[in-house]
Amino acid sequence: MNSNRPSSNRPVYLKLRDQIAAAIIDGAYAEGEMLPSVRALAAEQGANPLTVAKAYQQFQNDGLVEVQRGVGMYVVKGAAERLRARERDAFLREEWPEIRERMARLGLDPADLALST
Amino acid sequence: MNSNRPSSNRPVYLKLRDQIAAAIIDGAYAEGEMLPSVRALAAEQGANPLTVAKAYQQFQNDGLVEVQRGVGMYVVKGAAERLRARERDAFLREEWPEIRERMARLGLDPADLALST
DNA sequence: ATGGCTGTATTATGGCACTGATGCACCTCG
DNA sequence: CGAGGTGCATCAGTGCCATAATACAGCCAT
Repeated sequence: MNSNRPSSNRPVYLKLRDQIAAAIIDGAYAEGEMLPSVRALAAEQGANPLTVAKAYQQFQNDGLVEVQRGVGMYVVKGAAERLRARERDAFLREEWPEIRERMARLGLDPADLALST
Repeated sequence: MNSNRPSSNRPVYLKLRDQIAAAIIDGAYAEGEMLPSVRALAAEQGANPLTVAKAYQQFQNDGLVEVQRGVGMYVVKGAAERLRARERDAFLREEWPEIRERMARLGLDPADLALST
């Protein structure tokens, strides 16, 4: 059983969104650089261009990405740090408490698992 | 943004399932005792009986709960420990790696957060 | 200017998960 | 036996997700 939160059966556009966010934070998509085009990323990921566009959408709304019509989308300066701060805050506020409680119930201690690669 | 994994917009039957599992592990639903009836729990939680039934379903399949038609559902002996072991294993195998990677990316260390209630 | 690349809007469609209303089969107790 | 409690099956409705086929608007190098 356990249909908990496997990243497997999440909507495609959310998986892409996470993946893109990670790339921005890690600098794989560096600031000032152009993001992969909607069509390119779609082809690479075997997804629909519209689905990719939907994933990109949220970054535009947050001003982390700038659109130059007819050219492409660029990572805004300072986007990586802003994104990381934002995600970290959200994680601590919305996800971590539940995870912590869950682990406590299962008899697990985060400190013990911190080292295990 | 951040439509990550807030327990808020999870399907009702999954939230119920988690809640029931927690009750069994914690002993709130003790072994040998009868679970709340589908209708009773539905009324209490403001959900549909069928949704509750769907939540119960998975526990039957796993043999953690025994059904007596026309009577009710009972927690099988040893269910709590079996359930905890099963969930703990699944958590470590499927969820923790992703959580750990995610925290690393956000600059968080599980050990630091272990103490904060 | 033209071809080729960008993002975007439109519309339609299929699939699937979630939720819900109703009724039936079963058991227990008085 | 009848009333009221069980779980469960069937059917239907709804909304989100993903895909598809076009078409359009903008930029740029040749």
